[in-house]
Amino acid sequence: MPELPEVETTRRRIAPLLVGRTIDAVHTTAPSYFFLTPPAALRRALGGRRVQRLARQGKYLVARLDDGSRLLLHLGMTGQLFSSAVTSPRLLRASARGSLAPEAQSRFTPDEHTHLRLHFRDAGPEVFLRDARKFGKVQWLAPGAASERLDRLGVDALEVTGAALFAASRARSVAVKNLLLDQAVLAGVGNIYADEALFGAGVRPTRRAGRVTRDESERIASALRRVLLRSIETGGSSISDYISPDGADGAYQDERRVYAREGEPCLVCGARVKRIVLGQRSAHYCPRCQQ
DNA sequence: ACCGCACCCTGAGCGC
DNA sequence: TGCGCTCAGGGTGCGG
Repeated sequence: MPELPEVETTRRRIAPLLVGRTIDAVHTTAPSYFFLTPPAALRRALGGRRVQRLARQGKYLVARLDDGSRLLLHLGMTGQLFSSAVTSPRLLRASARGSLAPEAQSRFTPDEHTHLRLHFRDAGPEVFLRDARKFGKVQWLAPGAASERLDRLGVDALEVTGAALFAASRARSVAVKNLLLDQAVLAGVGNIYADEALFGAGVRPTRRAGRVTRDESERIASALRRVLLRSIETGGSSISDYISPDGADGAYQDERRVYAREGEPCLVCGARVKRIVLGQRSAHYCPRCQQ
């Protein structure tokens, strides 16, 4: 579940392996909805191109190529973007973890879930994009081409202000948490950080967005920035399938206050953290701190 | 315009 | 041991 901090961590760590290098061969899996640009076209477009820079917009990574075209990557739920030189037990199935000595967990061998393999002219480490559940996306944008996906994104969550949040929430009847998850409103927030930010702000996730006050909007915006920046500092949350490009685990999962802590005591007041389902997704909150 | 929901997918974890 | 079931959820697109 890579969200903004995990995508940003990925960007920072994979950038040195992409920027300045010239793509040589490109290997892909078979055409599927994972490829918004068909693999054959992707291979043609990327071959021989030099990566100029790697940016992030919301949860998208955007690689700028030397012909002015762009490569969009989205990690979805289980996307993993990493170097072929990395070693991490997270690249193994859970059933295989632990049974191998560390030295045996040497190299990751591309499997059927490794949808994109970038080989470079300098013959250094390759870059792999793996995504078991294929909720991620790959798209190539021709020079000057607009991207509906990027254009749809709201303000990057790191830039959000209370005033903007307040304005966006007026006349909205959805739960405030669902508003935070709406990428057209705020780009980059996912389930973990929405829950954590609402806890930090003391606002219950079920509150109708339109009833959130100006003051609460300020608190949510500042809690969001705090939580996201802190998570980036710690290298993101390493839970589920997330792996950073160099294999190092993040540590933010140890700082969670409510996410995936159902039934455990609130770290502030001791009340049991509640889990409910909101918009098909689980939401966690402290019933006492978030009235 | 807005909202709720189904859907895409596979692996982990559970009960039996 | 293994089977079948449920759950996880980012984003899109549909019907109401």
